[in-house]
Amino acid sequence: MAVTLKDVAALAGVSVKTVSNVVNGYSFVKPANRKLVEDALVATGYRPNIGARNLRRGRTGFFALMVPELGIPYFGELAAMIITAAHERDRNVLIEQTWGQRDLERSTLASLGPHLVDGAILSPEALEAEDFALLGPDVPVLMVGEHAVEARLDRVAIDNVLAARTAVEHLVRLGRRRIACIGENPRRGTSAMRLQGYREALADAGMPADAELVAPAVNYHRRDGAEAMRALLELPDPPDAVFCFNDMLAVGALRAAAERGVQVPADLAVVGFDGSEEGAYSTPTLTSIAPDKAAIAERAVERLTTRIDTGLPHESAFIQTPFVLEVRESTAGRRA
Amino acid sequence: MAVTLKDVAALAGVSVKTVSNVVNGYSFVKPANRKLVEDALVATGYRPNIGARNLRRGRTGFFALMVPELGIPYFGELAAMIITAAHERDRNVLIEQTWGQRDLERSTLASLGPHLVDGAILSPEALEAEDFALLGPDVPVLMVGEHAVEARLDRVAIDNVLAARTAVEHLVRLGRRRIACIGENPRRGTSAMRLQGYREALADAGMPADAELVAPAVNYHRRDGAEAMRALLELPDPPDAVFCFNDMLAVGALRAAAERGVQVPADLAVVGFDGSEEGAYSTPTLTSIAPDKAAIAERAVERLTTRIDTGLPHESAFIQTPFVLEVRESTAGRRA
DNA sequence: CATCGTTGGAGCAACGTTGTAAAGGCAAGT
DNA sequence: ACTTGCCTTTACAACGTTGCTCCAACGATG
Repeated sequence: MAVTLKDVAALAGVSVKTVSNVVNGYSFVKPANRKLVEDALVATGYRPNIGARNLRRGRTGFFALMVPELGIPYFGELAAMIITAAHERDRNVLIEQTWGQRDLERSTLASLGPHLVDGAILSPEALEAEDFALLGPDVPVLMVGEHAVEARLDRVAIDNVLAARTAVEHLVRLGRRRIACIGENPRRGTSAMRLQGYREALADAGMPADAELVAPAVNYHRRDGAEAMRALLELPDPPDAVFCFNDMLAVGALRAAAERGVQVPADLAVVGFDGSEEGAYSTPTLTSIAPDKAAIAERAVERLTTRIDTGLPHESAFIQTPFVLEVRESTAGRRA
Repeated sequence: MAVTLKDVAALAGVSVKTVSNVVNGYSFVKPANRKLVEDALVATGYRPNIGARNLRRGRTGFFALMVPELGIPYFGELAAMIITAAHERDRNVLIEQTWGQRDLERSTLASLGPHLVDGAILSPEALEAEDFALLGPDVPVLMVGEHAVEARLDRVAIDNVLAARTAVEHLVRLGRRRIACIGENPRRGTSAMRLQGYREALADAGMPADAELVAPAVNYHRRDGAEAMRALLELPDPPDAVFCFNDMLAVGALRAAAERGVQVPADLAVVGFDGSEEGAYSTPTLTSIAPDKAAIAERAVERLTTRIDTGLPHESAFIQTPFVLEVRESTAGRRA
C-alpha cells in the first residue's frame, strides 16, 4: 500500500499535522523535529496523495486543454509547451481532442465542471457563441488563437489580420500579380481574420480582389491544401503566388505544384502560416508566418493560473503575442 | 459552489447513499425513488467529484503517458490515439515529456506513485535497465516501441528487426549497391534493433557491411538527418540508398540531398520509418515503414487497463502489432 | 401465527489531506 | 512565583464519495 502521512508520522514520532507542515513548508517547525520528519520522509518514500489534497483544498490542480488534434504539428508543439508551462506551476494538463467537430467541442465545454479541472485553455474550431452557455459560470477559461466567436473570454493570440497582411505584402513586394489564398471557411474563426488581412494587403497594393483566387478548405490538412492548389492551377489564368492559412495547407500546395511540374518559387510563390519545423525542411523550404508559440503557451498558462488563484472575474483581456515572417526558398527571388 | 450528492439527496428527499446508488447504477432502487433522484440530478446538474470518488475507491482513473516530445509528429499522433482509446474506457491521460533525457525519464518514473496515476505507458529513449528500480513495485507499466532495456515489462511494438529488414530488402531489390543507414546510436533502444535488421538484410544479400555507411545520430530530428546525410554524401564513394531510422531523419536527408543537387530517387533512394503523413507529402514523397499506430494505442491501453483491473502480476508479454512498407516516390524505379 | 428470505433504503465510517483552534512548553516581565 | 505572550505541536473536523452493516417492510412458507 501507499505511504501516507500517518505512516511517516508514526516513524518520526510526531503528529500527522507536523509532517503535513513540513511537507508544505509551512509555519515554524523545530529544527530537531524537522530533521526527524525529513529523514522519515526519505525513509518511507512518501508521496502526497494528490486526490486527497485536492479534495481538501477544493482544487484539482488540473487544466483542460481543448485542441482539434494532437497529431497536427502546430497543436502538438503548442500542447508540449503548455504542458511544460503548467508543470512549472505545479499543474497538470488534461488534453481533450475535438477533431474540429462542434458537437465534441460542445460536450467538452459542458464537461468542464469544477470537479475535474480548475480551468481550461480552449482552441475551438467550430464553436458558436451560443455554445458558451454550456460553460459553468465559475469555470475560468481562456482561448488561444483567433476565433470568430465573440465570447467574453480572455484570449491569447497573435494579430492574425496583421500577420496575414504581412504575408501577402511580402508576396506583393516580390512582384507577384495574381495572389491566391487557400483556407477560406466561414466556420473557422482564423479563416475570417486571415482572409481580411489578405484582402487588406491586396487593396493597399491596388490589386483587384478576384473571387476565384480565394480557395476554400473544409479542413486544414495537407490533403485539403493539395486539392485547393490543384483547382487553382486549373484556372484559365492561374495564380503566381498563394498564401495558405496554415503550413499543412501550404505543404499540400507544394505537393500539388510538384505534381503539375509548376516550379516553386519561379512560377509560384508559396507562403504558409504556423512556422512549423516541417516547413523549414520541405522542398523547397517554406516561407511562413511563425507565431511565437512559446510566448502563447507561457502567457496563456500564466493568465489562467492567476485567474484561478485570484478567483476574481476581472476584465477579460486580449493578450497579443508576437510573430515573425520566416522568409525561405518558397518565396525566394523574383518571378522568372 | 459545486453540487454534491448531499444537495441532490436533499432535493430528492432521499439519503445520500441512495443517490450514490442511482448514480452508480447499483443495486435495486424503487422506480419511484429512482425517478425522483434522476430528476433531482438533472435539476441540479450534478457532476461527481472525481477526486473524492477516487480517494474512496483508491484509484485515480488516470494514466501517465511518457513520451519524448509531443511536437514530434509520431508521438503527437500516437498520443492522440492513446488518449482516444483511454477515453473509451473512462480513463484520462496525463502526458509527461522527457525530451529524450535520461534524468527526466528517471524522475518521471520515480513520480509514478499509486496516488497520481493507476498505471503508465512508457516510451523511453535513454533509460537504462537499472533505472526501473525507481518504479514502485505495484505500479502497472507498459512500454510502447522497442527499447534496449531488458526490463520485465509488457511491451507493445512492431517487430523492429523485421521492419528494418523489410525496408533494406526493398532497397536491395531496387538494385541499390551501397546502402547506408542513418540513426545509429548506442543509447537508443530502437537504434539497435533497426541496425540489426539493416545488417541482416545486407548479409542476406551478400553485401559487405561498410562501417562508414552507418551514420550516427544523436537525436532523431530533421536537423540530425540532414547533417548525417551531408556527411554521407561527402564520402569518396557515396551511397546510392539510405535507410533512415525515422521519418524525420529521412526528411532531413531529403533536404540535404536537395541542397547538394543529388536526385532522389535517381541518384539516391531514401526509406524512412514511422509512416508519418509528412512523408506522404514531402517532395519527393517518402517510402516508409508504417507501423499501425492505432493498433499500438488500442492494444497498449487495453492491456494496461486489464492489468490494472485484475491487479494480478501476470506474465509480462510482448504484444506484436503489424506494420506495412509504404512505397512512394523516394524509392521509385531503378537506379538511373 | 411465527419465521424466514428478499428487496429497498439508510447510517456510519473511512479514504488522506489540511484549516482551525486550542493546548502545551518556554522565556521574559511583573 | 505568577502571569503574559510567543513559539511549537496537537486533536479534531471536514472535503465528497462509497463499502459495509444494519434496519424496515414485505410476502411467502412452515
